Amino acid sequence: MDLLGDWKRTHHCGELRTTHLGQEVTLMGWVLRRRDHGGVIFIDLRDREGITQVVFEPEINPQTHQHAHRLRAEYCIAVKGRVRRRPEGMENPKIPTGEIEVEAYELRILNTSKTPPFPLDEEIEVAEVHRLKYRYLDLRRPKMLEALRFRHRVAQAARSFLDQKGFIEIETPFLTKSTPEGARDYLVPSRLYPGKFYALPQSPQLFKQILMIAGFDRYYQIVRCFRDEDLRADRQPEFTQLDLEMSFVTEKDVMDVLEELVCYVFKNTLGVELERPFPVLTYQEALEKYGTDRPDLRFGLELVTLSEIFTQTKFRVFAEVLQKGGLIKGICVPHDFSRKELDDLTSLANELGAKGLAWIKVREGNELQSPIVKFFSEEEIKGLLEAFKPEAGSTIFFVADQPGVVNEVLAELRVVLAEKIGLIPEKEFKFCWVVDFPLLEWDEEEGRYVAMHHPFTSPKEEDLPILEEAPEKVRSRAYDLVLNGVEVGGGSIRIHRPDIQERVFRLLKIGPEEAREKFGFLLEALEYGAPPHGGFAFGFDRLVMLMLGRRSIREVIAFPKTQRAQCLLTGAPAPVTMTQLTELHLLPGWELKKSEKKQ
RNA sequence: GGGGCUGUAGUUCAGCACGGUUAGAACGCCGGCCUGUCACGCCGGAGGUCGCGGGUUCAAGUCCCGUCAGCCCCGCCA
Repeated sequence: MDLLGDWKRTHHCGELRTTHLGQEVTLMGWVLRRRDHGGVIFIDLRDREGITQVVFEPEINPQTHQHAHRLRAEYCIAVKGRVRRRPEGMENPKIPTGEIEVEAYELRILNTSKTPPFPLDEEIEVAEVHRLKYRYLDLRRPKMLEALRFRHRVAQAARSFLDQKGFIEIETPFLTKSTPEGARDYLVPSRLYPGKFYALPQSPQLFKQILMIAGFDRYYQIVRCFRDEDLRADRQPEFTQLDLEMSFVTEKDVMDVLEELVCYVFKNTLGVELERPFPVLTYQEALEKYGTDRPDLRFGLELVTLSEIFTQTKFRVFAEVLQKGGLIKGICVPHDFSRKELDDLTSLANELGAKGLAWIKVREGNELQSPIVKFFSEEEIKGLLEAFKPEAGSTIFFVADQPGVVNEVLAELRVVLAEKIGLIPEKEFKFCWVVDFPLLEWDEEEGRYVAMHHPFTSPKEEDLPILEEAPEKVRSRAYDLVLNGVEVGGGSIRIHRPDIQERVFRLLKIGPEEAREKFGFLLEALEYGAPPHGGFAFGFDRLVMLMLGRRSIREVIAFPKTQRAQCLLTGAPAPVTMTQLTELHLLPGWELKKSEKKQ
């Protein structure tokens, strides 16, 4: 190995063009590939900016040429040489530097490398275990470099936009207080206070509200959040939120700023112009038309409620469902499915909780083909055709059950069917807002109402009078932002009056004592002229993932955890020493030592 | 907590339904040759606890049970 000495890098590996011909340059980087012909040796030298072909010839410098024979993949090297045009017909159009090469007269091997455990230069899918264990190698791959660089650009664009709009970036604590409600907290034991714990924040929610009370007016932060829950392709125990809050605003003000932000970011990173304004659906409409509160608007296939058509039906399955307060909904798909496909779809519906999946094929001249159509009256058939206006060759699917089941099954089916028949356009970004969420949700397990968004979400002003009488009917001032069927963020106008906050706590069965203990600081702060305020939080990783069309959030995070929440690179979580545990009062030794000291 | 898929050479995979020679391929690696390649080429070579444990069997990579790990999903994630 050689020392770097006084060499200075003059150019990156993606930089040199024919305009540099004849210049002496010094490049530093990693050996991507070597092509050793015995005589002439070619090295593809890689750094984060690109690839440059370096040539070693015995005629240029025999010693250097000899040295170059030792080069292997991922050796870290420095090369001094001259830029020259490649011989006629030897240009490589696949790389931007393909017209030139560097004839090397000096080589310094800065570090050798073991043979990489997996290939870095190919598009081969490598098992994620290996990629995560050797993340430093994985991150050398163009895909990962691209993702993290893009992520940086999204963050920069957001920062620049929010700065222009008068938002101030303020950091909030990671060591904070555990909150009831919501996700499981990650806890940090306190050394100075035996038996007491900090919690890592699930979000900076309360701090940003306090900042509004403090008069900062507009705050934002790109901030890590922690939730000790099970993982998914789009969920990590620590993830990043683009978090913001504004004072003296209504829903519309927040939503406007966010639309502008999203459009600005898309334009300045992907170069995509999004249509404004984003469509706004109420929670009720979303459930009605799409069966879910996060509809994918890249395609149609809207659900249609058919209960009305079948109020008098002789078809027992439908009649019984309606009698029990159930619902009949259908979806019409412009595709003729095979018997096997219909069977598969039926078993999918069963897995999702439906008792069955009825279907009707629509033939030329509105002739219907189905095992159940014989049970339908003329009127009912007419009603169906009117509801769907199906083209010939379409298939109509029905689910009849309790509303929750019907919506869940058809929502899933809608997406599966759209995928199946290729209705989902690639590289399209369809945003929408979902508003007017219920404030509360009944929690069967706990036997009480829980906040659908969070306990600080303001009820709609016009629903305040029924807060106590009909809590389930109260709507909140919350809004979710949905992209292509994925919730990318949400927010709300917050409660800024202590009296209303106390009423909501009461509904959530958070007693005055508990409220004071857990959120006393907020309740007290609300008593000092808290302004009306509201805000929003983006799932930043998720947004970047969707923008890049990646399948997992781990593809846009430098050092992600596995599904079992382990870090394969560092080996976290890991055991700690008895001393550490004792110091943190997690082992009884502390008490012993203390009494020993006294003696 | 539950369901599913996967686990064979450094890597990506085949072999497993229907148990039976010495477990294969490609890439990578090592050695040799090679002065215009760019996924360089040619010749030769090394490399395996078939995730782990148990069982069935004359015989298990292959069948059965358990277990571990990775991934996907449900529950959970205000």
